[in-house]
Amino acid sequence: MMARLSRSFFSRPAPTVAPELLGRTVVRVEENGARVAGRIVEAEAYEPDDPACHAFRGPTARNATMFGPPGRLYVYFTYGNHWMANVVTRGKGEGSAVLLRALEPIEGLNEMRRRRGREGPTELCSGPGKLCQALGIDRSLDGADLIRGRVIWLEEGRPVEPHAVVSGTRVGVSVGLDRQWRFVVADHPFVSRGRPGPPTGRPRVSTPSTR
DNA sequence: CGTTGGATTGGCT
DNA sequence: GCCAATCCAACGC
Repeated sequence: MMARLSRSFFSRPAPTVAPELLGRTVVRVEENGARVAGRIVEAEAYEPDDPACHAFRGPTARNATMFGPPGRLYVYFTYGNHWMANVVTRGKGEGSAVLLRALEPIEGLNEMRRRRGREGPTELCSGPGKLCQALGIDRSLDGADLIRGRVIWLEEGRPVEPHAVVSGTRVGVSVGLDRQWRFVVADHPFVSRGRPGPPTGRPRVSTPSTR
């Protein structure tokens, strides 16, 4: 089995971790032994000094996991229907995380189809709510240990070269628009439909001179 | 204790 | 492209 990502990998700022998560594998094993997996093709960074971040206003019952140790799964519920899965980054007490926004399904597609009620491979994990449904992620996985746990973890996979990473403004947020912290694999068919942020529009390719 | 709106999705125009 | 669905955390009174 391929090696998992380590604690030290997660113990860095979210905007550093997020692009490096592209190409990595999320593995989910259910109690019945069913195994589903996907390759991360889209992720967004959230930092504690960032008004779009749940941790911005300090710890609450909902975001407690964000303030726990790095390398855990932060799961929350929104819009009355959808679960969102994040990976906690930086250090304990800091409140930094990366939202998983889209996966390319690579294992257990029939299990994903069953839970999603859809057939097309691009309709299974092409959005933060969709991938949680496809992988069976809900509140019970909030706080799951990605380093040692047996229900969900991240493997090294095949990282995406920096030149193939596109960055842009984060989807669905109305603040923090100055931060280009949405990262996607360029020209990848499995990314979310992602509504463009109001003022800025479509993501742009990040060039070395721009950063 | 009531109100507001959200790190979305799917269906309809 | 637009909008309702649907729940609950956060915040104001």
